[in-house]
Amino acid sequence: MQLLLADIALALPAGGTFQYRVPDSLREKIQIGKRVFVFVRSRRMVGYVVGLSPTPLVQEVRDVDSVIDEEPILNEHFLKLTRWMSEYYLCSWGQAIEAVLPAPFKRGKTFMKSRSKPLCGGLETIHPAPLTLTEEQAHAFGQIQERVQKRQSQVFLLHGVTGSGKTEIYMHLIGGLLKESRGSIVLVPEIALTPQAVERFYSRFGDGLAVIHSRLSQGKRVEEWHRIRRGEAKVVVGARSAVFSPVRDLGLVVIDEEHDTSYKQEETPRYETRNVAKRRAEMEGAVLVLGSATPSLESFFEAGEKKIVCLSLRERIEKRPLPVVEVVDMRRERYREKGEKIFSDALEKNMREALSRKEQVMLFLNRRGFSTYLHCSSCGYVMTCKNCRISLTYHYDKGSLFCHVCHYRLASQRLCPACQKNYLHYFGMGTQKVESEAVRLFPDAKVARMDSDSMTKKDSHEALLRLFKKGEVEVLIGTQMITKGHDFPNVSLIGVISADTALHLPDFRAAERTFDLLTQVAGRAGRGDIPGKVVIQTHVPHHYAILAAKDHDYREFYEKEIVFRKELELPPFTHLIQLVLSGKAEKEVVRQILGLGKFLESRMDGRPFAVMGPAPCLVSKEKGLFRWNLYLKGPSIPEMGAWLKETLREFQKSRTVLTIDVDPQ
DNA sequence: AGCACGCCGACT
DNA sequence: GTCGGCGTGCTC
Repeated sequence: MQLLLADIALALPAGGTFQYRVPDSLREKIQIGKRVFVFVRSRRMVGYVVGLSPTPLVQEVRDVDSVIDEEPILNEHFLKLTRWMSEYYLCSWGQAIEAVLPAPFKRGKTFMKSRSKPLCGGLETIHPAPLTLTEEQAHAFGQIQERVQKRQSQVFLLHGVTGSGKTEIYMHLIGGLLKESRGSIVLVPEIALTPQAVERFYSRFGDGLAVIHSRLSQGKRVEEWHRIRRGEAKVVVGARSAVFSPVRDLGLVVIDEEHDTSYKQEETPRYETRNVAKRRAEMEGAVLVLGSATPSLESFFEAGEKKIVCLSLRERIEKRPLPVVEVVDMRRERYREKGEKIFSDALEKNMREALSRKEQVMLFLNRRGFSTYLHCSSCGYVMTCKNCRISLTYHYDKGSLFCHVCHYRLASQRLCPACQKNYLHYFGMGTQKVESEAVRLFPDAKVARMDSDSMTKKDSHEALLRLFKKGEVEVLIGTQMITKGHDFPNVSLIGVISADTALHLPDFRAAERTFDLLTQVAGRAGRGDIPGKVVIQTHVPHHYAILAAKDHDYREFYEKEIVFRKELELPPFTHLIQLVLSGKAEKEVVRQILGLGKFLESRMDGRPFAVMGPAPCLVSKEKGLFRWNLYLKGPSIPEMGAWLKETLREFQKSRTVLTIDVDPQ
């Protein structure tokens, strides 16, 4: 018999595929897309069959140990998608494959004998009649529906303010697909995947729905994977990784809040969901809908270039007016006491008024803890983490100092560790300080705080939101956590304690982040019958990101921001690849990254790429490792990526680790 | 990733 | 003289 070899993708960090001989006993069973066990050196690993051939390309070929699957777990589409991911994001094919499968599959688990899920114990799921679409909604729906029915892949940007009824359009599209027995995937940011948000889909699609959330056990995850693949669940709602759900006859992928940063995976393969979804939709003849009130600059730019179709929803449902936004210049606020002022007179006054009307208030600050740094007024020392180059944050409830990067904990100090004097002072504010100040100013109000520190228990999150909804909490203080996925009709005032926290970061997306955040937060006010008001406190009241948010005007922001991106040749006009070099010895890291920058420049040979930096990373020391980075900039990723991969093979480094992030966030 | 090999400091 | 630390290199 002729020799048969299998090309096996392994989840090793580097290298292409590996060839293994298929013993005669496995000839019948082996098939592209199935998993196998193979020995790599001395250990047995799960491998993925991605090709079969009669020609050995290496001297020593070992035998495939065994074939795991009865049926392939990767079809042609997924093989193609993962290969593309490995090329685009510069990881191995095996790593890309493992990113698209539920975790137990990587360990060779089968679960193939899984049984059908009993259908909800005879209980009929209520399917409320779909709401009638407004003229605007119907128009958008019609445009998308046309492409869906023709199975013509197309990307749509559905640009509409919070409350403009995007979700109802998604539901109509999904409903239409279900009639033809076709499937859909709806992606939402992880923190927006709340029971309330999911409930709306459940009540409409019942057992045909699969929800993929982070708290799902691994067994459940596998079970859902099978349900979806067998076609029992045709509608999938989930966070980032749900883009890889094995939905049959996929007609629609929705990425709601497409600008959200949680759509970028921060581990290898560092993919951007939008990019992956677009590829998948293209391959499967599906439509991709990107929904957002504040689209990413990339998406809105592509819409302008007519690469994607932009559909705008200008009205809010029931014509609810957008909240009035007041920007408070904190530079003009007098410092009544020493230290930073937290509540401006305007915010305090608005809070008193709202509370006296028995309305509720939400206060937002994107920083946990009480004080964000401890400073010695005698010698100037600032308490920093011993593993990371960031200041320690004082947490009032725990009486300790914490590093928000590595979670290092240190007892609160009285004496300065540098000069031993009793001059340590607490500066900077986090949600805990806002809470204590709110309690001091409004002793009769029921105040609660919601951030990852106060929400350690499993359901405390939901419990607190229920209390808030019932009105048993009047002032809710929180981080990003409070900004998504909930409707609180009795909230009439939103206070942004500081709009500046993200604005001054050395990151070219700082303005975009700030605008998104403010718009998001402002969208929480006035969801009921009472008009909403938003108070934004800032030290830069004339910044365009803040003014545009005040006006609820995405275009105003976009027009300003896009000019700046063009001048500096930043995305969406170019594409970036970030290279981070880390190591224990700072000198070595600096020496090598400087060398790397020069090396890359010397190898360009007229290619339209450029090196930006090197510079220390935002957190220049993390978990004991010093970190420096540089950016490669160019007109398109595939060419630049291929060149980089090739060029790096000749770059010598020692005692350092290089990580590559394509299209970094 | 993980596991084996190799080259420099504290031990019987 | 060895034991073992980590740093480097390779896996069909």
